[in-house]
Amino acid sequence: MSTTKKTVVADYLRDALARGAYRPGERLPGEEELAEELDVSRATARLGMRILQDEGRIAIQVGRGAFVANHRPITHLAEPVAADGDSGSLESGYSSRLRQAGHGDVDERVRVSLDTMRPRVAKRLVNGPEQQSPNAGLVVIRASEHLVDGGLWQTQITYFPFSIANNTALMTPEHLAGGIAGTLRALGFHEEWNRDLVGARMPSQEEADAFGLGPGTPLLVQERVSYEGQRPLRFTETFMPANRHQLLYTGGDAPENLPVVDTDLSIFEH
Amino acid sequence: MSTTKKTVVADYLRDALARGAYRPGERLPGEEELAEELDVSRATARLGMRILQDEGRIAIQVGRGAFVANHRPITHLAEPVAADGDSGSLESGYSSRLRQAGHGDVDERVRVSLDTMRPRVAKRLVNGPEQQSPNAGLVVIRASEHLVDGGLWQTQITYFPFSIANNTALMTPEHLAGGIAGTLRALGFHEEWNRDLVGARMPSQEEADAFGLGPGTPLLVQERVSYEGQRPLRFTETFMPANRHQLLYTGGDAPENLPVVDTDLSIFEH
DNA sequence: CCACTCAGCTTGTTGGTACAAGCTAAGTTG
DNA sequence: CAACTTAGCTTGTACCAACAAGCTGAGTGG
Repeated sequence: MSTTKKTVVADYLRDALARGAYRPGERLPGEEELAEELDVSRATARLGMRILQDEGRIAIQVGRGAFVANHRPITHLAEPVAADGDSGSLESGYSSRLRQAGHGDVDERVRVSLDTMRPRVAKRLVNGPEQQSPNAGLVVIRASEHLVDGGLWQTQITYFPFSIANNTALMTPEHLAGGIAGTLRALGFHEEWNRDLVGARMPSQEEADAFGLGPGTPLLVQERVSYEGQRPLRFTETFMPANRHQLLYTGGDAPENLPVVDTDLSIFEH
Repeated sequence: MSTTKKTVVADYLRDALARGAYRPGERLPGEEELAEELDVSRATARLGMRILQDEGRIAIQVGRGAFVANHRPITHLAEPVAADGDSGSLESGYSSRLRQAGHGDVDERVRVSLDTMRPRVAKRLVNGPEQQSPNAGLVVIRASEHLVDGGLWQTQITYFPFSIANNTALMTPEHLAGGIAGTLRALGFHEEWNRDLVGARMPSQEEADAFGLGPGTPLLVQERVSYEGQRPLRFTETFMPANRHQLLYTGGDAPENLPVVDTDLSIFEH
């Protein structure tokens, strides 16, 4: 049997939330209050609340209390690189959708560095047998952090083979007009196709701190490698808190007069 | 400062893992042992281990101990519905890749039911203004559970408009030869294009129990709606433990002689 | 009236104790 | 030899107590 006291607490809260007893953003009863209400110790009430936190249903803040979690993920259009628009890997209409969702103050911080390929990068950027040029093992690393309302929103790290990015605008630590895709095109490279690997995992302590995440919020990870023919042009990894981001892929031949995407769709609906 | 004792424990373990002091699958020191080693109470050692568990780095089993987590996600080729193959939404080469990864004994359990649309299903299957046929609000629900080595591996729920699935093979609770895609084609429907929504969230208690997940393992969620022109044919939601699944999308015009996908790629590499 | 301090709330951390529950392997019994 | 029991390990639950740390708003002082 698993009807322990902490699960009683958890069920009590889950029920209350399902009934809509508290509105999104509203404060829930505290540990002490809950403990007295259900006749358990504070430690047990705490464990029960932790379950709800792990499920991502509530957000607990030190000194303030527990609040009903409010998941309103922004939907990213994950268009293929070959698309007409000047979209980066996730950029199309990005800030406009953010603003639409009630956010403002979108900022970007870019750092550029040069380093030797780590194995996992080489696995994605090196094509077949090792190329034997002197700089074959070098990559230009372009790390950008997107800040929204002053908080870290998503991070993106793009790796370019040295032979592609050396002495180009890709090495300037500033926002690129037209994005990475547009800059590559201007340099004469054609991103013809791409492969995206999408998964999720829990954030490390560092990542959780950087994004300001409590336990119970996974990280959505998108890896994109774009190619010209067989040649990899770049490898981009994007890290997004899963409670604020979801990806939209379109496959097959969509009709011309495609209805506007209902950005209200969310995997968090019940 | 956040160098609490429990984070000392967590850092100690994280370092040991990063150094490779323990091999994947190997047992770590227990709570008691760790507590004595680092001169903390068992409660504190426990909290420290919990952090590593939340990060998905270790898996703790009652009565046995803590073990180095072994994330070897299966990569699903998320092909568009229009692809030639007889793939379902995630099915192409599925069981062969599973077998390749050292698993066997793949099984499927199907349940079929008929119900009125809940709002979130209607949002995806109803196109524009409400259709006024008597059975407009009905959906055929086809829920399938994939079992691997006796354990629940992924679950899939597909919703068909009643007008499409009524009195067809789609209502039989058996494995469909050719998958859902093939069956729809045989019925004269053409899945021309699709939209996939991909996100992640923490599992509910029920889901965690069903999948056998401890805390620290998110759920990867894929929602796919396929269309013939403007008409939605089906809505499929797939739930996968994120430590065992990742999705691969290909965009743009890939060359003919596409090199075999390196199924070794994983977002969990460091 | 603005800025600051601080009391009093909240959650976080740490220690302790005791017992329950799950697992394994050694030993016992038929 | 096979099946069962059980001792001894592990993690899980539950309680208590005390103090730390973060937040808020009331009150004070300039």
